[in-house]
Amino acid sequence: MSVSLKTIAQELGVSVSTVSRVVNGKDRVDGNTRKRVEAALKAHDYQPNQMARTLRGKSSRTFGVLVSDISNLLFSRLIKGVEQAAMDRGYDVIVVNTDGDPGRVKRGVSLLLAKQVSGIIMASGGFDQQVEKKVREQGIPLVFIDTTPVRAGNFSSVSIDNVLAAEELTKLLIENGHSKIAVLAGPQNESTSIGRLRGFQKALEANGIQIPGHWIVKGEFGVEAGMAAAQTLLSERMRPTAVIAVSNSLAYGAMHALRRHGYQVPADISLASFDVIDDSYLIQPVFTTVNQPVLQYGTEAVRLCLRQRSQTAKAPYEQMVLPHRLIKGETVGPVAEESGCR
Amino acid sequence: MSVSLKTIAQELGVSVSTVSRVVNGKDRVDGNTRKRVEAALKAHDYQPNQMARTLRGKSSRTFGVLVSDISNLLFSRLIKGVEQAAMDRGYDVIVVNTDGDPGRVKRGVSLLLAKQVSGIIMASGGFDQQVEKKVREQGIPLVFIDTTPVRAGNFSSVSIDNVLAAEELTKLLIENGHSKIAVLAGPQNESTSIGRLRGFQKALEANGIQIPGHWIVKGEFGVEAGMAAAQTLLSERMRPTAVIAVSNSLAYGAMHALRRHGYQVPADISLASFDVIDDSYLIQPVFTTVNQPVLQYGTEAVRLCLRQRSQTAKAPYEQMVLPHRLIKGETVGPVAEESGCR
DNA sequence: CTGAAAGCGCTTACAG
DNA sequence: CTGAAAGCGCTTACAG
Repeated sequence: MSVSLKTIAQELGVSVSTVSRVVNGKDRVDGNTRKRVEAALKAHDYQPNQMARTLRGKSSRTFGVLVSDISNLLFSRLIKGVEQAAMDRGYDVIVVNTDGDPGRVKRGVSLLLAKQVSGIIMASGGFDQQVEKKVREQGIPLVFIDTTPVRAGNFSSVSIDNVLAAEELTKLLIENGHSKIAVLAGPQNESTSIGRLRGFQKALEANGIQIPGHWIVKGEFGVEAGMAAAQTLLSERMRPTAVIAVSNSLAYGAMHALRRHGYQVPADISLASFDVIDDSYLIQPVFTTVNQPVLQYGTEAVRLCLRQRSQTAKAPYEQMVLPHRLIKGETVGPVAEESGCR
Repeated sequence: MSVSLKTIAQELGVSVSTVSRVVNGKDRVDGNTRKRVEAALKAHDYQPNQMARTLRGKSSRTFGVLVSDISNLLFSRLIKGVEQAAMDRGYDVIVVNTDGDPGRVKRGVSLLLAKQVSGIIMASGGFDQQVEKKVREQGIPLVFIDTTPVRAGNFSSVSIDNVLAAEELTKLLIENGHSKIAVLAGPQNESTSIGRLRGFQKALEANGIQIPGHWIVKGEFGVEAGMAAAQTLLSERMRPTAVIAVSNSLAYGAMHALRRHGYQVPADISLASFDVIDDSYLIQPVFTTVNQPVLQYGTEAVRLCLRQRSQTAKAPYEQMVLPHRLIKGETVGPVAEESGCR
């Protein structure tokens, strides 16, 4: 298919080594020879065979990113952040979508290891012991962004301060007079949802607020779960006046359930959320939400991967915490008089 | 890092060839030997080195997909379709985001060629002569999905019948009494926007409708372009009563401009669109739009790549056309009395 | 400065 | 059925 060093070497009557040397530009080569080789290289549009190179032990200069859901704006933005950071340093990136399924995570990681990536950036659930072992064995840097599975061993990570963010969000509700607050807390095996729930609880405690245990609804992250949870909460005798959803899809689901039951947000009930991003700017009301600095995540994740790689001694795992942003939006308001509606 | 055939061969006192044979399972190996090797393979969790394999000329069993904008739901869904189809056949997929920029397309294609992918699936603009040449030289199958650049030579493609879809959408407007229809036609170097504009024009002709030339607004695909175009149209003395946007972002942009100017959709003006997908189901009103069968695109694209690869003679390029879906939505209504607003 | 040689991990005719 | 050998395309000590 493509021309090899050999072709060019033969054509010029020099050795493969010499051609290789000018390609790599490190070793010294006679000025004149270099000129001739360079010309031939260009004439053939020579591209080194990456397979061969990597086989010889060179870096593939590629990062792999795993995301749980490529069609969730949170993750697609995140990917863009990683891409940009990687590109700035001359690296490529391979994206793998996992649906948060451990089987697909495992397969995705195998793919990336097989492609000998320089680092793995993980923004997906479903990372289990088995996968961890594989990554460790290969000695490939891995950094978690956004969320880290609780059971994972020592790895670098980039995230926001989820506890603090949730505290702020909860305080916002409390300041608006709410004390009957429920939380759609998501799965309790991920740093994000765990931290967010903890922050929620801290804020309640700090304000001496007690809520019924079942107002803390643990479960999945998705839209369905959000709908179901909201539905259940609404069917109780005593209803919350505000709900916090720890993911964007939980928030969407909750919003639907609320609307279907005839509740106005925030007139009848307030809804605070995490990670809602609206590219169309057409969703109304605008969600009150905490946003993560996803573009910056990319930069830091790449940096951490690279550093880990260069370090010879014990891997310098680092938990990097970046500032979040609280978007006030329009879905949080003062407590309704006495929710009269249906 | 990882165990190699050699390690296992030495451990068992057999030759590398034998181990390789049982790994590949094609050649015949003595039953007993096979058992022992298999056990060792499993014990070490042996993974063949893909670099070495591919270097020896085997398929990488990987597809590459290029999309113009990974955070546009149209494309992220499309990626999911490809992933699923690929996985079903035991292939992996590498995703590359291009922003429709020729430089990034070129770089992305180089990456994929370097990784020796089994096929390239292209759902992005920015595919130029130079890139085409490279792909051709490598003899790697490439199929366009969604859109094809007009200047591209002979390649397979998967798409909807854009002309027909646009005709239907336009007819829907005409049936609603509209004859003053403008179109945000997008860039005129892509099969989608070209076909959609043509369909629009055919429908007008068929109904003896004439519109001012500047109501056909050519340009970019993005939100900004949509806003700008709508803005201009609204500032004229004679205003259209309906607008067709040939992309989702053009439609979003147009919707914003309309709202900002105080127009109600569809009460004051109708808006028909392409490729609007709303994951949150929270955008209101629900857009009237034509949708592509993106999941099916994946299946077909993979099939076409594979077929092209297996074919020995002239590449059997194939233009595959799949049925679209017209979603009636709520953004198209009867012509307003005489748009009294502002 | 330059070439011959070894070797990365694998596959696959070629001989036994 | 099995092993020794060649070779995919490259890089890199090792000698000159």
